[in-house]
Amino acid sequence: MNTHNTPQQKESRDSRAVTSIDVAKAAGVSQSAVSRTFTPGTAVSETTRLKVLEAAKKLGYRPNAIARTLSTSRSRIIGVVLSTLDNQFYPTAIESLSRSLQEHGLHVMLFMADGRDVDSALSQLLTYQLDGVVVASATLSSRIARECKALGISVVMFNRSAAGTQCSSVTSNNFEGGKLAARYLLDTGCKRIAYIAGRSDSSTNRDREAGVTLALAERGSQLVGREEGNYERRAAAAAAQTLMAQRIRPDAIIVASDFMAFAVIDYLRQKLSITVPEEVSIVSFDDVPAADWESYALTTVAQSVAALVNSTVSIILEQLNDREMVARDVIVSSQLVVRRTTRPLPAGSNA
Amino acid sequence: MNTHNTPQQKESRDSRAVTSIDVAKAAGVSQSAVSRTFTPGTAVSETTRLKVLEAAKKLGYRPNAIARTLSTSRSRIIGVVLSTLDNQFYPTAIESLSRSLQEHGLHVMLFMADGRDVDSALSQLLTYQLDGVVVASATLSSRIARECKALGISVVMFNRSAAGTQCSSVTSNNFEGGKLAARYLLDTGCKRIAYIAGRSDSSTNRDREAGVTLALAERGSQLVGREEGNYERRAAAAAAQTLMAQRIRPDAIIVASDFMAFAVIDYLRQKLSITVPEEVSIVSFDDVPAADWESYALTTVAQSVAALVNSTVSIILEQLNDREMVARDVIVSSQLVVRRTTRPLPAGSNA
DNA sequence: CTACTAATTGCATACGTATGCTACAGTTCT
DNA sequence: AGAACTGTAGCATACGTATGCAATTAGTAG
Repeated sequence: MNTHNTPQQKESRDSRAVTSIDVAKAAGVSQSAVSRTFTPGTAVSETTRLKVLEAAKKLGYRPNAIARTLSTSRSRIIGVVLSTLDNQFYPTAIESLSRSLQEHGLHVMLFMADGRDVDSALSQLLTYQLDGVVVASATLSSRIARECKALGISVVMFNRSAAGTQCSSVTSNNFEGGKLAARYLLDTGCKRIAYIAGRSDSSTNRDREAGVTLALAERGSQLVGREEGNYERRAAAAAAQTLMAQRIRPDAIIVASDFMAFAVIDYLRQKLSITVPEEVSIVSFDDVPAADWESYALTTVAQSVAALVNSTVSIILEQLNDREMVARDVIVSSQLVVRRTTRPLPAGSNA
Repeated sequence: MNTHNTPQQKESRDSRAVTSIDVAKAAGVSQSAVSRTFTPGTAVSETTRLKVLEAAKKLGYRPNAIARTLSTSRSRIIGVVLSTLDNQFYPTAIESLSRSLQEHGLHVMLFMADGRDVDSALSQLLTYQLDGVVVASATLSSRIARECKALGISVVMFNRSAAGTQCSSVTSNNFEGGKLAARYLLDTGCKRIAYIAGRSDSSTNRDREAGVTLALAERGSQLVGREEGNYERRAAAAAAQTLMAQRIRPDAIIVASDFMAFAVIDYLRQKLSITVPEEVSIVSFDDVPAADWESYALTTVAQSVAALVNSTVSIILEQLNDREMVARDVIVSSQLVVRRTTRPLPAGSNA
């Protein structure tokens, strides 16, 4: 430690950081005055404020966020727990979330929770005095929720439901989204619809699948096939292969994420020379940027990243002001974006 | 502040965090002993250590990283400055970087530096007592470098050169990469090669372009066209349009990033019905995951994310142990990955 | 069993900021 | 003019941990 500093060090090349005390000295006021100048909503006279600001500028002072955290117990740091950034949905969301939080003076700290070091990741997470945690990873959700709750850290489940936890959650209306997808395929004349699932332990997948199933049932139909895609490219391609080898060959596949849909389309077109949408229609979920790339032009149930992020930030800000705020579940509406992996609606149809 | 806490609060529902003092009390040792138990490389007897660990476990104690930072002046936080995550190269890198740092007990804090709030972002960045900054954003590089340097924060420029700054940098050998791309096109019989550039203020683009130009010159050739793609999809498509409308129509285009190449290919194939690679060959840079997707199967000059990240982490760790370490520039070798946006080499060729 | 060395431990303080409380100066009102 | 306020400033302390130093204990050798 710096106990018993040699006085010389003060003047050495190693420019010690400027502290509020230095500024106070330079401005001829107390350290409290400096602190108050940089703390919105506190009482300082205009005179003092100006003296302080001038001295601060001259010395190049910047408040020390860490010290502030120790004193206030608010770090202004939000932990974001992720498992992978493969699926572009997540980078897009992170970018937006980070930007939005930044505007409120909050910052994102990343925790990758995929590998086997989950325990250490979690324990490291709890070490920083986070003001909130956004969980966007499949694994660990419930455990993180529990431990954070115990420490009074507010948790928002992002793009997954918070069933069984005491946490807030922000999701799209995946159930309705599933219905939209299925109905649109039926409307365009598809008769044999199959489903490629994401991880079956993900609430998002469950809801999407449930919506699909229900909409089909409503029209007296049902899935002609279902395979696990696990939100992975390889598994999705394998699922497509299996489905197309079935006795009853699907004429449409609903895929639980765009990311998997790209793999499915690649597989159908390049390996099986099957045309999309003529022979097989594809609808998926998310509407990631690449869904709009001309090579895919994916018909997909869009999640509004902006809406999801806005809700997430709102919850975080509220929790920041009211630690005891009750958990909230926000459901953002989904919307079908029709592109070119589905056949056109029959003329005169207005479903 | 918590000065003059009411004693009751101690027992209230609001479970105060467990501190090293609580643990010390429970274990019947001093707070120092607790601290030392959790600080590797300090002297504690096995007896004490066990007593402390037991008490800590019982109370659910976790060291407070913030307090530790205040005391040691090391936050174990690495700032990462980004402008956008559109180009998948960056999410891939961030994921890998974050994982790798995490294994060393370091954590990534994100700073988006694209918008107009650049000043506030930078000033917020300097507020946390970062142990290092990784700059992966085009804008601001030099300014960040300067200010961090002044505060003694070590900076690594990621995927960009550090010319003119006193910072370390980690880049691929873009110059050689450019040569590889150009030579391969020449070897496969392309005669009219054009270039779509990234932001012209990016060192990466400059080096790639320089390599291309030089390799062409070496074979007595030169670019038949050059347009700005600005690392953006739209601009890249526009560039492709312009190039293909030229009097001398290119039979190959080198694109400064995969991300732009996807847009170029989409444009050529879907809008102009030009076949790739038959009519126009495409080579780009990065080898992002999507380059391997069958719809594109991009021939590209790969950047080894693993190597870039390893070097970055090494530098950071070194700086952590030796604040005065001299800046270092690491250049990772590039490698051409041949897929299907280029024509085959002529039989018998072994270039 | 004593003298001396090595290994631990605890004390006290520092890290930089925020804030409750008291003191004081300046206003306004009767 | 005196009283009752209002608004600021400064003092002192707390946040939770790390560590230099002195004191104590254990360990070794003679």
